[in-house]
Amino acid sequence: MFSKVLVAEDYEIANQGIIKVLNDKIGIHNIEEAKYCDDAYLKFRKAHNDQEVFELLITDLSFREDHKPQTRTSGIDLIKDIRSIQPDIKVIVYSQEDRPDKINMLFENLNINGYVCKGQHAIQELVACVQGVYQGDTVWPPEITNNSAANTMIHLDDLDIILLEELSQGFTKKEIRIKLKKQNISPNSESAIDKRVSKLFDDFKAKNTTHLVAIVKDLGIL
Amino acid sequence: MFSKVLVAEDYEIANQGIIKVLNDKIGIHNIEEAKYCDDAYLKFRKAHNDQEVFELLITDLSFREDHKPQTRTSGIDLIKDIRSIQPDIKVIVYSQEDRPDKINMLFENLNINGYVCKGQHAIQELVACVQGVYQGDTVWPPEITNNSAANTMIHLDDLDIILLEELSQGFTKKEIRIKLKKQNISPNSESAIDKRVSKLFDDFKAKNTTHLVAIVKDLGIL
DNA sequence: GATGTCAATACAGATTTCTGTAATGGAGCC
DNA sequence: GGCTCCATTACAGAAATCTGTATTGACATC
Repeated sequence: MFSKVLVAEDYEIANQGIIKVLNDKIGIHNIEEAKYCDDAYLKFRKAHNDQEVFELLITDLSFREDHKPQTRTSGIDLIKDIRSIQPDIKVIVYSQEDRPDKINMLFENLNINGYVCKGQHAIQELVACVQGVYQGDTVWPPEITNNSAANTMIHLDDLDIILLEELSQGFTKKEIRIKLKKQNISPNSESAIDKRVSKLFDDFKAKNTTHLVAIVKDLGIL
Repeated sequence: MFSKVLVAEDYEIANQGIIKVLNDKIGIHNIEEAKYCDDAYLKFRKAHNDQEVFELLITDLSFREDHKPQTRTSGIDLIKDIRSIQPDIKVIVYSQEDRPDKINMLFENLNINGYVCKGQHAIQELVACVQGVYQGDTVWPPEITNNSAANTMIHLDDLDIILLEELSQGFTKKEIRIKLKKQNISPNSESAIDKRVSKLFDDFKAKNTTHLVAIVKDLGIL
């Protein structure tokens, strides 16, 4: 089993809970905790320099801002920075996030080894995840593998995101057209924008622009 | 100090963390935990019937739905039901929620005794909160008392919320007017609705309906 | 009773949205 | 070349939005 683990989680109580589980259920005792991404990174660097490397990083994604200004503000930054120094470190993300597209992204772009969703069965899932990752597996959360939503996802390209962003900021199609022209983004006629947005209406089953923006906000796409 | 405490929190790991803190930092050992509101209520009823009442309830607000159907779906329901039987039980809410208006509501409408925001300093805050509540104080989270946002808040009445909700679901003003008439909600002319929404535009500095919905979604009002 | 205030309502016009149809032009294939 | 397919663009009309002004009635104050 892993002998040295780093836990990055800003919620103190969740932090304590993770440590308790690793202790009681898996028998890992050499655990360091960090409440800030930068702290986690420093502890990692120190261990790396001392040739006593961490074998596993368990990290949250979102870290609240407070008085201490941080260079890294999210677990994603932390993972990238740590992996750039020690590419073979195992990484488990432990987060509230339950949107399939976001979790997919973590596995595909960051090559994380496991994901545990903060929830009612987090203890069992965390234990299974740590054990699976130790054996070399990639451990997806049950919410995702059971859920067909990941497969039937709607593909949005850059323009779609731009349009959604502009619409949510209250710009009219005419204003958006002018903006796109200025930025030399290719489809920039009002009717082309209309067409795109109409397609988004179909995709998300929205009745109008307002409804569309509400839906994508709820889905967390914006 | 409190001798018997009930903890209702669906996130197992947070649950463990709370227990650990109450144990280590305050010396409370008689703690029962529940992952569902209904479970918490049953444990409370049993203790009440056995004349071994809980003196303190620490509860989350939101409980995720899963396969087990629940009659109570939020900590608010739980608090109401428990208080209706044992009005003098002390209640501390421990939640992610950090919006001043929501937290205000808990103190004003539910008369909770303390609030702790899940966060970086939750351990210290929880300890201080439990001790303060034990002494008979009402313990507000530092985020609120320090924050002037609570005072400069925009007041939204029921109609405003209904309108925002309907608009976000893509209904036109005409449809909303008809709905309001059906439900016998008083201001239901299209122009009255227009006026209300225009006021919301001013309040939230929104350019149009789409923008407005995006803003209130971001603020978490919807 | 007279006055002022405020919300609800009615109405109007300019602008924007939404939904069609049709024309254009490039990319790929036979 | 000739062809289809597809995205972009143009245009047009019905519907909805947004912004004003004006009227009414309820309510409180003097």
